[in-house]
Amino acid sequence: MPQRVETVFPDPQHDHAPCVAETLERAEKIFKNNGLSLTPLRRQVLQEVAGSHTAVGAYDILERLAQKGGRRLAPISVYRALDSLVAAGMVHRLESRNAFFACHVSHAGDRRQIVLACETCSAVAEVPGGSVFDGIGAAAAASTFKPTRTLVEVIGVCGRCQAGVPV
Amino acid sequence: MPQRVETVFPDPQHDHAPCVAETLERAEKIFKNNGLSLTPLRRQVLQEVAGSHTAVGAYDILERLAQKGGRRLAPISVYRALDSLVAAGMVHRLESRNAFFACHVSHAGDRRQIVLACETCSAVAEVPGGSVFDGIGAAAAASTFKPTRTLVEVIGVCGRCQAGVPV
DNA sequence: GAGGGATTGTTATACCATAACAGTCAGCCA
DNA sequence: TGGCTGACTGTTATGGTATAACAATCCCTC
Repeated sequence: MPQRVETVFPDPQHDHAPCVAETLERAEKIFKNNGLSLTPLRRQVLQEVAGSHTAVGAYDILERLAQKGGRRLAPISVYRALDSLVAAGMVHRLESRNAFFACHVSHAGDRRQIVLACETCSAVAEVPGGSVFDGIGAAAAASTFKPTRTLVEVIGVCGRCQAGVPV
Repeated sequence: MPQRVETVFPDPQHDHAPCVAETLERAEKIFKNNGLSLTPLRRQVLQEVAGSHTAVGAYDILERLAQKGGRRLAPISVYRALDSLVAAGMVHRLESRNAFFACHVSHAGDRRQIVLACETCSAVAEVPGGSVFDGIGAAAAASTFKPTRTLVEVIGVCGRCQAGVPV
């Protein structure tokens, strides 16, 4: 059964607060389970990243936090927070754009997700890619190559933007 | 029939000169066919990129050309040359590393290649990924997503490095 | 109460990429 | 032939992304 399209690229008008709240909660647990903690800094960074369904640059986050918090962080502080969030699986990196996006779906550590990035509205979504990753694994194995990380990113236009919905 | 492993990740000891020569020849033709020309600058940049089976950064190329040629180019000159080479399909970009590698196999414009990048010896190889890309296309279509560019990069360890061959 | 790991701060630097404008050259063709 | 056009490179300046190195703090534990 295919996932509903609405859940893959959510309506820009939807109430996003619950998404963020749920994500923060999930993060809290994951950090705790790993013997780490979702510190105020990490929480703030995650809030900024999770604040939209788009990928944001590290310096964007820096800027937004400066707007809100008054104090201006050093870039490396943001990067360190991002590192921890990426390690926790709460944030992924969109390699083709040097940007970060929040993982809103709990795929329970399964990193075999296809990333879809809309070049019109900048929204990012993930869809399960088990069989695709199997195929990639087989191709790698045929070349005696042992994968440690596999990256599948699709740049294109989401359904909403194809339909001409104003951004 | 699987491609021979030797052609995917060539022996570091192999005679690389013919690889480069062949690549330059191919570039010459492609540029000509497109009404463009493989200028001295582009040729030099391509030589540097094709000089190994690894991915190199734009500023590495800059540095190497400065060592050889005496004169130091502006970064943008290198990027412009790279842009033209990427457009011609002679060079690909390794997004996960912000680096460039030469395309040593003539896959005749078929961009559906899986990129394998060894994190130990830095070698990069491409293997055909038709069915994998089909799967990705299907997954995208199921989410009403229209791809314009699809990226499959696998970071890992090549057979030679697994076997403990000294780099 | 000493040691160690996690966390953040501070400062400096390295690395990656492009904007904007000028100038040269070759080919085309009115 | 003279002017137009497109391809190509130069020059200068700037913007964007990421990390090294070292110090300080806090908390937990043994």
